[in-house]
Amino acid sequence: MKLSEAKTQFISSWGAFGTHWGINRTMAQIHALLLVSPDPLTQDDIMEQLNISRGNVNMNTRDLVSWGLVDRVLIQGERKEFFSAEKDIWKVATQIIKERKKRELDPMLKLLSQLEKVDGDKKDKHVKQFVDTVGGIRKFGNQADSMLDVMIKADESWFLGSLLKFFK
Amino acid sequence: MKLSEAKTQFISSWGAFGTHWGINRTMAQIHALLLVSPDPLTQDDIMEQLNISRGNVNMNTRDLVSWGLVDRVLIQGERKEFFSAEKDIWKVATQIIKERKKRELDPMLKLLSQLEKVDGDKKDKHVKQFVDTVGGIRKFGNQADSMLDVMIKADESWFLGSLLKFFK
DNA sequence: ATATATTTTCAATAAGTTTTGAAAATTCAA
DNA sequence: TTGAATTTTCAAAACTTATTGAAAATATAT
Repeated sequence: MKLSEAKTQFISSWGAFGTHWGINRTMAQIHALLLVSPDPLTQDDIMEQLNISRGNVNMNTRDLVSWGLVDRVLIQGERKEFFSAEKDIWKVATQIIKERKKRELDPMLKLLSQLEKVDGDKKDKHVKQFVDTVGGIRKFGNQADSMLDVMIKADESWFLGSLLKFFK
Repeated sequence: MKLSEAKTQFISSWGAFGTHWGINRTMAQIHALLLVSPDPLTQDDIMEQLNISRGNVNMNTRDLVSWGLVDRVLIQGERKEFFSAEKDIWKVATQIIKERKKRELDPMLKLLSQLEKVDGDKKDKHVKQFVDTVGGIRKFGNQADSMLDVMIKADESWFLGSLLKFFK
């Protein structure tokens, strides 16, 4: 398979993959393009390679920067801005985990602890089922939360090394 | 907070939460409703409690069943079908992991190994960056894959118990 | 200061997804 | 069988989200 073909396939599947993970197709495609580009690219490069409008590139690169996955870089002697993706996949993964934990998991856990305090007689099966379910989800969520914290702080070789030993 | 209010909030936030995870709002809401219902519910119960159409309930319960999160149950003496959700959150989580692994991660890893075999001179920086990136993602993905396999096979108390000890 | 290059914004539009509801199919009791 | 209850299907409508493109804002060189 030729490089250009492989690149196109990678970008398109990464885009489709992203949509299952709450990331929009274009944002994931731009990310994929930058991941396989050895040098930083400009808005125009991205527009051209992915056939999308300037506004679209602008909004999605902005989001990628806010997720901490892409950096704006200045190249000396050039007027235009360039974009470059973090290439270390471990860093990419921990960065995504960190952001999603902050944006989604933490607020959900906070809400669940509120809901657990519902009034009513625990002998009522409706109340009991509600409290049990919400409590169960919260406990599970808290454990996942602690585990993710360790992962975020850890360094790849330590984390995966230990984990693999552990699971052997 | 009254039970009815807490229930409404739980259902609505679980729905919103679901949309970040590639699950549609209504499917997540029906799941939430069934999770906090002590007894199985019919299509009509769900329609009424969530104010949604019969067709919508039908499609989404079908999906929940295909994800292995909800069972159709027959109640003796009743003509209608009833639906009931698995209440053990650990089982819910491993079931979701199992399905998503099968539907998303496994095909992606298969594709990545294909793409790594791209033709061309590794001294070309474009080829090199492509192979390095794709290879890095594949290796990371494979490790995640093994870890998830262990998790799916494990039992909750063993898994979380050992993990907590490990991370202490 | 002025002109030019570049980036950003955002209303309009397009594309994609979910929901409805009524008709068709199925199930089951009598 | 027949017919009432129930479930399923799916085309059309409603809703949601993503994209465009041109105008406005900003930055830079001369």
